[in-house]
Amino acid sequence: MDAAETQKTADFLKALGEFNRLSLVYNLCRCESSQNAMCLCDCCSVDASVVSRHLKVLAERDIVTFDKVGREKTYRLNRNEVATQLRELADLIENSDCKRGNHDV
Amino acid sequence: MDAAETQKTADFLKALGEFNRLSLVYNLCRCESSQNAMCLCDCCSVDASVVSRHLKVLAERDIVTFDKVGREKTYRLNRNEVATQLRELADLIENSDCKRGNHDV
DNA sequence: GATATAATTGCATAATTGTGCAAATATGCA
DNA sequence: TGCATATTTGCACAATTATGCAATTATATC
Repeated sequence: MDAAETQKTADFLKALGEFNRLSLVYNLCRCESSQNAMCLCDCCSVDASVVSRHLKVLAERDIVTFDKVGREKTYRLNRNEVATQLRELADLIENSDCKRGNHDV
Repeated sequence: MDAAETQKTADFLKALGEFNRLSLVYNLCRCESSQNAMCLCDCCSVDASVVSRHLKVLAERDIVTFDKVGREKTYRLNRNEVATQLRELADLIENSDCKRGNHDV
């Protein structure tokens, strides 16, 4: 496992692994259409600037994407990409190379 | 989504989302048999006490389990449980309740 | 242009977290 | 009992991170 890749996966998981950020993700999860940041503020009781920063972190890890519409930014969850990344990790953990080899199980 | 459950999921992801801890997980991933902590030290260039603490965090989140054999603790990855948790999250993100409803996709 | 709203940024700060070292604990073995 | 090894814990410290507030930027509308 390459160190850079390990770091990248760790960063992805860390981005999801914070309460308010995960709340934002769940919130976007429930919405079919894009949501602007101010609307997303309602789901966590923190300052708008905090939400802005959390969304930036999520966007940096490609967990969310946004469109700029006028003065608003509307965010949407990258459902497939996030789900795929999580499943790839699950597969790696469940069926690692060593396990496929014939060891003593 | 319940706040306590959100926190629990965030804690799980946070436990995995740190470079040295994820390295430990990958290391255990490659090994079919249990590994003692000292052996695991080799995979990350940090003090044994640090590895001990990281393994404790992973154990608290049920990511790893250990057996005490003499003065050694041997750790193994909870492959199925971790993979299942990751897949459940992936499913939630990909197919949330709202999406199943008939919105304007 | 003036004003209002959306979002970001700078700054300070509190809280958390990762780390190493030394000491302590636990266990095995001579 | 004495010594060696495995692991944990106390402590201090550095680094990171989350946060709020105030100021700034960007854009829409009057």
